[in-house]
Amino acid sequence: MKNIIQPLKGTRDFYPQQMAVRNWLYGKIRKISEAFGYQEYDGPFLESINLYAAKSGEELVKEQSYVFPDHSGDLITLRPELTPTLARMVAQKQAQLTFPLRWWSFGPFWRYERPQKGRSREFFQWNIDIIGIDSPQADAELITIIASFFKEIGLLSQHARVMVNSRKLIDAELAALEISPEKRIGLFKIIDRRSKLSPAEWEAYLLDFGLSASQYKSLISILNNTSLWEKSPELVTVFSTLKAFGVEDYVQFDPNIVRGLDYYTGIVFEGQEIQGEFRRAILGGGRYDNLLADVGGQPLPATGFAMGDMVISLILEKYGCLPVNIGENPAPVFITIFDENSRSTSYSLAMQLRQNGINVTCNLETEKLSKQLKYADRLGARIALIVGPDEQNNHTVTIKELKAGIQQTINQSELLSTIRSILEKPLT
RNA sequence: GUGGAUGUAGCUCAAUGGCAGAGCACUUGACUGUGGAUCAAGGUGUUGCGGGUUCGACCCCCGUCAUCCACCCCA
Repeated sequence: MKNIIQPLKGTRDFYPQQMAVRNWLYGKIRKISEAFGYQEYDGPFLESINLYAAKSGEELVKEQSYVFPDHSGDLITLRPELTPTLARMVAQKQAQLTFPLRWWSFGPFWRYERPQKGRSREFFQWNIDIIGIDSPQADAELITIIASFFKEIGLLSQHARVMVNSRKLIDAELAALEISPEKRIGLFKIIDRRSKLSPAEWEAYLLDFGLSASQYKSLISILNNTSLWEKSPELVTVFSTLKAFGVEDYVQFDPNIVRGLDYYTGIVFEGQEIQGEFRRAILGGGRYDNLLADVGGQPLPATGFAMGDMVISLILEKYGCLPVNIGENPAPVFITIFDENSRSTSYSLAMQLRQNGINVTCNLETEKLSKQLKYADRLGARIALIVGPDEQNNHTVTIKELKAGIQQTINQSELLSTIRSILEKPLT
């Protein structure tokens, strides 16, 4: 045991049970994405470091990306996020694509940071974007997707919601307080941290940052004004669209949401657990209208969001939304090997069933029957088949229903139909 | 990068300076053609690693590694 090489910090082993959860989540993501007409895509996991330079958050690239030289000395980056890749892919084929385009993806990402609850160094992320349309209805569509996703996986609006804001709106409000443009960028980050600090700490932070007492007071009233959105025509459109889609229960205006990444330009939003100990955002996104031009394409408006697999899994676990009985043996039928005489009969029965679409686990050794049945039971098989000397002589097979605790012996020619009818019965 | 907690059997944990234990799990048998239940018998171990203090260390001290939690940042 002590000689086993440790897995890398911040990575996860997906044992069958965890793999099943991951695939379940992937399936839900696919279902919702496709329900809104989005196409799946993916990019390389390795990218040139240049792709990320100055486009994402400074720290995300400089401190938190895995960067290493390849054999030619080029600096390679394990992708820390997908949006720059998406921007490049779109820019490369801009003339051939049909806009607005709706694309989604689910895959692995890497960020070098200290692992903690809901955060690891290797994680999976759902990315979904709509590119080539600047109307707020596009942002509203994405928020509707989030609400639909929450509903689909069993989260109610009292569990999780989407907080929505507009960077443009807040920027204009800050400008009205005569705060300089450079300072406003710094202020976004401080606003983003408000919920993590006590009011007194936060006030000290802001005064230290250089706000006057009156500017601080005005800022507080801006950030506490729950009807501030009425001043933003975009937000007005977003909320009326969300109402039309019937998902307004899941959405809330929150002027404190500004998001950390530098490329967001307008509407921003964040999925949050409502009653909770999870202060971490479930997902985050917003409009990034300049990114396409920044990577060398024609200017194209875009909006989208990303959701990591870890926080959502924690929340699903908390609310008991994770499916039960997944990750079990995919084969409902287990066939025992009684002795050497009947071995080939057992094998050929197994193959017959498989060729007819029934999954079968085959015992490979002639162990004691009790041992084989115990093994079948542990694998979670529903049916065990026995071909002993009696069955061998009479061309029959014994079908034991493990969960029901009953068994019958039938002619081998009736095996397929009998198994099928047993599997059709619901488990009690 | 900063701060805090933890590390004992396969798992969950006890043992506060005096012979390392319990439950679960596991193996075998009761049951030579029948799993789950019950009963009986059985291995569970470099107490993360290295050093120190002590007659004696799982326990105290120093170092180190790992894990978890929080901060930073963010999905």
